[in-house]
Amino acid sequence: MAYWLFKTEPDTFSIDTLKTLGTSCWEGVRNYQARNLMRDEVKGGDKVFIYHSSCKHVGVAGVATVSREAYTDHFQFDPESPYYDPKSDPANPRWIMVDVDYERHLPLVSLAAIKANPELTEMVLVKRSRLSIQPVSESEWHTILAMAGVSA
DNA sequence: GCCAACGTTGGC
DNA sequence: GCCAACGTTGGC
Repeated sequence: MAYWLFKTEPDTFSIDTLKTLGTSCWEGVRNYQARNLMRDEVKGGDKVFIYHSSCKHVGVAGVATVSREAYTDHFQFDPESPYYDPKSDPANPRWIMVDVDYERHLPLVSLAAIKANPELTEMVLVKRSRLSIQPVSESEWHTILAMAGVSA
């Protein structure tokens, strides 16, 4: 089982939205490196930090579990969708998504606190912040849970 | 295949 | 709203 961090803008989709839905697809990833991680490495049962970006309280806001592995993101073919990609060929879709199940909220672990923690200097979030789907190491995972005050 | 121009991300 | 970092596009 692997650990990940998925970014979302809470004004559009937040940990609260995911709790309400219970399960949701994670659509709209339009970056090749993030897509390749989702397509090749994100597996059912993997654990995911839900990270709130571009908002007042930036940071890790909750935990989800991967419930369905990569499948076609149909929003790429919908001209009404903000994720529409006219260059994607339906016979050979360019973009995929996964499904996640809500697991729990966390007391927010802020980006500032993550940056300030000497145990987390190697986190992708710290070193290369822009990637929207990121691997998280087991020790980083446990460090952040501990910062949230969660034992396991 | 290089690289300049341009677009997007995302913290502050 | 600014702007730095970085990804993508397209001419050559």
